[in-house]
Amino acid sequence: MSLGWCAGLSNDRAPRLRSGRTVLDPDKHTVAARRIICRERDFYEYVPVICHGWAAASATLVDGRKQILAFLLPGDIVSTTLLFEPSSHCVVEAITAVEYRTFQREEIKNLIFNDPRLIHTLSKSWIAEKLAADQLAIDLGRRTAHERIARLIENLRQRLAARGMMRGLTMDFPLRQHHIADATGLTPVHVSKVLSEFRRTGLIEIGDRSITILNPDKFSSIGSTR
Amino acid sequence: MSLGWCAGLSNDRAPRLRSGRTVLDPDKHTVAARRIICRERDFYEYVPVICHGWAAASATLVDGRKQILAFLLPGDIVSTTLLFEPSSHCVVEAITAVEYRTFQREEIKNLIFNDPRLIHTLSKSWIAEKLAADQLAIDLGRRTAHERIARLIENLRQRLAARGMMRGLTMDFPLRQHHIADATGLTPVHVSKVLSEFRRTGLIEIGDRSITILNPDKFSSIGSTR
DNA sequence: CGGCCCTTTGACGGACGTCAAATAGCGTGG
DNA sequence: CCACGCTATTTGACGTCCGTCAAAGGGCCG
Repeated sequence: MSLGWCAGLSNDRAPRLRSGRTVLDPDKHTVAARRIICRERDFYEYVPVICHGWAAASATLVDGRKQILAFLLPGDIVSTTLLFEPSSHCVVEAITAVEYRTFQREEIKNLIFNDPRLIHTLSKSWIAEKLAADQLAIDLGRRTAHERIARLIENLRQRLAARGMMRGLTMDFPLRQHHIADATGLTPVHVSKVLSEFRRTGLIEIGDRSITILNPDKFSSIGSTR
Repeated sequence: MSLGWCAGLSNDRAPRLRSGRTVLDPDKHTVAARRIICRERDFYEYVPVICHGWAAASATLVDGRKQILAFLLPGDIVSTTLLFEPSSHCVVEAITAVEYRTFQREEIKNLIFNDPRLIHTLSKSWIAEKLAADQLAIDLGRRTAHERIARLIENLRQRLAARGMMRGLTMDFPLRQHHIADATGLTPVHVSKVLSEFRRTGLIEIGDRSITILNPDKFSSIGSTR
């Protein structure tokens, strides 16, 4: 969930939670790629918000099957359930090196209780998260591998664009193919085959941790059966 | 989403929204099976809550592919986004005849603004809905047809049990196989095959709009890879 | 009786998974 | 500088789960 109600982004996108004149000044943390930012069953008194880097929220079955529920970009709350509960209910793992800040949950709660207008902004983020969850279900339940992968990339493109993080048609893309597989409910092998086809047909170009969308119209039309 | 914060259920489970002494007394409506309760792009000034019967919230792609996002039982809010927005963002359709009551959104808003403790109960329902959405994504992304169908039935069993709507191991089950298919991302034909197998192996018995779970342990173990 | 919807069953096909081998990149340490 | 071990990616052969198509039967209701 994007922290739309965090104005005052600085260079590193460090969020400030604002209500009138009150501003929370959170702690800053840094973790390396592949490190866990929060665990399923641990309890946290704070709410982490990504400032820099990419992360993934996922759930894993006992037999190892894994589903990524969301990719987290700068400005995103690591787990919105942490706003109201000490448990995140899912694992959040850094994909790149990640910088994040932590807000004390009690302070956030007080802010909301004292300024009911914040409920409105909160509900907006909430609705956005619900829509994303519904879209994920539709993708996983009813779309083909080609559609799922194209939509994932297109979706990330839009979110990066909204953050001013596109360079023309090229975007940073730190995801490994196994990340794409875990997000789309596919296997890494099949992801490789589909991406190869996208390249062969001139839709995208894959560079070193980056993707360029060569034919935006054709590419977005793959996933736009809605 | 279940309306945990609606105390005062009467015989027909008609909800009353309570905050201190304030009680909203909503309008009552009835629709026949297969009728639309709310549409994707229409605007509503009220929030419908199911009192009686089953409904389904779904999204449909332009080419007809359909995904059911949730089944709604008595006590459930038809669409929680309607609490804060005039749009439900998905279609809600009656499965059986459905009785529901409507609360004016403005009145609910006032209640919440005037009693910030309601935020807490609201956040609980919100977290429950988020967990359900995550589970759906895991099911659709990473589980087999057998697991998905078994989990769907088991999930409904638990929700009915929480409402005191089980008769021993037997439950009302008004869903058609195409409903199960749309909820699990499968085809009706395949659903039929899996259900036949469940019956052949003595796991369940299917009667006239009802299901009996003959072997609860074995049955729940099918879906309990978590 | 006839039409409609639902379910069942079988044959067949296709999308995606599994397995395996080869290659490349990359950091580490000698 | 090279050897190495690890991870990621690619590609092909093959297998399987689930979809598609089709036909038949049953229940319900006009």
